[in-house]
Amino acid sequence: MTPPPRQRRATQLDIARRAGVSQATVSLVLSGGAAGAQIAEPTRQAVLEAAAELGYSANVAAKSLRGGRTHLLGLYTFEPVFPTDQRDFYYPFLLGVEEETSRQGYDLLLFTSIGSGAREIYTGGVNRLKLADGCVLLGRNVRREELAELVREDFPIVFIGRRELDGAELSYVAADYVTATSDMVAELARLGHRRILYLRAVEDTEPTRDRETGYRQGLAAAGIPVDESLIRALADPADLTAEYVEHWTGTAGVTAILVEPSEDNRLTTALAATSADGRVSFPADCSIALLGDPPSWTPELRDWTRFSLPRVEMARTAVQLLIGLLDPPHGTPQQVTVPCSLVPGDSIGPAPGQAAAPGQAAAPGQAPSPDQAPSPDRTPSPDRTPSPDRTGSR
Amino acid sequence: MTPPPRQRRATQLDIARRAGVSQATVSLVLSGGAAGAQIAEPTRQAVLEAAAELGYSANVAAKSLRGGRTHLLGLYTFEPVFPTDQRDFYYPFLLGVEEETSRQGYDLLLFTSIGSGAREIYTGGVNRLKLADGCVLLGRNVRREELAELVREDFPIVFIGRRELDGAELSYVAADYVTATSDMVAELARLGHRRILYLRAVEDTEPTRDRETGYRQGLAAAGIPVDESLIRALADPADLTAEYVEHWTGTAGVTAILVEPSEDNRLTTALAATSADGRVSFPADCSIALLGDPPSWTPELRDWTRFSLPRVEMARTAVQLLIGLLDPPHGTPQQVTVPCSLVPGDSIGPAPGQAAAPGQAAAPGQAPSPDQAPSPDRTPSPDRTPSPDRTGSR
DNA sequence: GCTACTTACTAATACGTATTAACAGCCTCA
DNA sequence: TGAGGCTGTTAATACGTATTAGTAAGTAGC
Repeated sequence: MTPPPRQRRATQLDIARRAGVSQATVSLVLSGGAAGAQIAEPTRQAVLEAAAELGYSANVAAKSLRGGRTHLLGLYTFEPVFPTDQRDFYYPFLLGVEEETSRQGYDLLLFTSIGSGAREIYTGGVNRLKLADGCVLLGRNVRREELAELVREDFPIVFIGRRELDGAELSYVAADYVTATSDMVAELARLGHRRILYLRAVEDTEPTRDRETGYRQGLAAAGIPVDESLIRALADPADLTAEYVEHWTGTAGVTAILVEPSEDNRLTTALAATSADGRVSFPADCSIALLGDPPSWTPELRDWTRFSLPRVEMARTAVQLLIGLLDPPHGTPQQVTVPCSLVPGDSIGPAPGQAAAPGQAAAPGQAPSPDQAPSPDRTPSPDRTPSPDRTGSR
Repeated sequence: MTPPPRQRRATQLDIARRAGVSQATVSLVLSGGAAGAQIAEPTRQAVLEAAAELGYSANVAAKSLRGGRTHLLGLYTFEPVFPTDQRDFYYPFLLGVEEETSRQGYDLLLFTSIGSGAREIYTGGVNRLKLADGCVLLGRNVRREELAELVREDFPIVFIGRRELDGAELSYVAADYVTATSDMVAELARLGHRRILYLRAVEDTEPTRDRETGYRQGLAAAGIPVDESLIRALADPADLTAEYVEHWTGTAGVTAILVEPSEDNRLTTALAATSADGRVSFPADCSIALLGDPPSWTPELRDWTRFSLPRVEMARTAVQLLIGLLDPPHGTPQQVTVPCSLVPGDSIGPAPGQAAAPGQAAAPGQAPSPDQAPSPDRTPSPDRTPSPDRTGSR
């Protein structure tokens, strides 16, 4: 019944022969936009019919080579996406990208870094990404040279997260770590905290720098001078032991800690352990807030005060940005910043020694000054809904 | 220092001009395997030098076009992959497919079903999947006509899960539900159970049929006649209430239940509720075992006795199978069956009124009959850890 | 009955690569 | 010295598509 199985894929030429027209006509019918309109209806039908019968589907490679659109969007992550201890970190991004990609009528091409640390985008002198019309990039350990090369090559890319490049401008959609951190500091200041320890990541990446900026801004806004000794790099979150906390609360008069979460679950594990052994209690002994989302692939044992990135929405926005970059042949780079949402949690409270014990605490005569409460008009929504009003921007 | 940014990518022709040779020579030097050996050393050096100076990187599209392969593998799921209540169900498959795809030097193309229920692979007479070299398919609510059409078209596909088609042979990698269920029955029989209730899914899919086959085989092996009234379809897992269990243990003398898990978390929720209200206690009042993995995206409240599919490994195997299908132009279909692993858990025990068999009460995991233990040599990792030893290869 | 214009199509080409066949120059051997 | 072989390079071609410049037939205008 069925004809002997074809070995070769049907091409436009095959269709052309069957429909008795030329290959060009087939191309015009199948993918001709404006010019395709001037094809007579019977011809068009004949072509479509032949295409259906042959099970035609366009060859991406040829399309791409010719300069046409492949209708593929890439997603490249600089780290392997799938290690289990980071799955919940990357998953929302994947989700958002996938959703928006499909909504826009594109298919998603998944490039995964092997994590070798070597050049992987340009492997063997080949730009793997090129099959896609454009690409969303993601990840912490960025290889800047490759990134710069992509930009230089004028290949449309959007980064999720703020990444600055020397001499090249990169499109990105980033979370507003500066404001979020600043707001967090303001909140702590409102609660009477004056000595706030900031534990930052060791690597000097943009997100870390932004948080530090926010920290300084927040202090400045609250009229608190910056004590540089309270800005510390924390190599391993596991070091955040009870002894560690006690050292700072005791010797240095620290009453609150801001800590940058790691992408694995080490930080929350360490915090859980620290508060579990009973020596330090949050927020009774010390307030603590996380400057971002813990990975939370393990059920949260408690509701840490923190702020949260609208990851799904960021990913969606990135795709929209990317699409925008495609249309006018390589539009200008765009940078979008989206606000984080503050998750109140239960790990911060008033600074100890507010009313009593004047001798112990560092700042004896501090003024709670509720009139100074910063930005009372834009109190972040209590729940984690990531500013739904900005969804349709574009 | 760096030359003004190029707009166009350097091609082999550019290199050829600069090195004073032909494009063919460049190709031979840069990517010629066997034939590349016959290039004189000075020429080779000149070419390499020119290539380096121009920052050459090959064009994937052109390469693919020439080679006839796109080096893309597709992954299509008949349900939307990303609804959160099924994420943990699909995630391991995605993980395995992605891993193996990348290891094989392919990139992964993600097709997502919108879940419209309509024909989605062949949209507008065009086969979306065809832009990949081959495709791994997945999902419960299969649209058989489309599947059959793919096979008829001779497009290389591999299904994860056993799917039988009328008049067409499909490659798949499936879990051995028959043996796993049979083994579970054997284990219960060993514990003295004689009346085992089997709660199957309503839809008559292959996995369900296989479990039923295993159930019958297990009973037969244990010399227990099949009581057809003990095979029941369970429409909604939420119906598995304490009353329900009591009815069967009371009236029908049932001492153990085998139940097919749903893909959402309804079953485990129902079980948790049933055992929480204290009227029924597993395994004291009744043994119960799950014929597969609960989705477990919510932390497991208890360790149900069950068997578990090696999902990551199945996915990897599927990709390997698919690659095999590509090489000799469309090899013959292959079916692979992989064993499930038994998770002892704590929800089965000796039948009531039974002088507990050799092993004490609830230690079924030790498999007293090691000769019957399924696949003792390749015991899959007990839980979600995806065989960490295989990570670093390549 | 000539041009001018529209309609519906096609020939030709370019995209960047890998490969095959061909070729020129040189050496070897009879 | 001429046939044959080896070496190093290149011309030519194919892969499948999108697009530009045409062309042939028909219609309209005068």
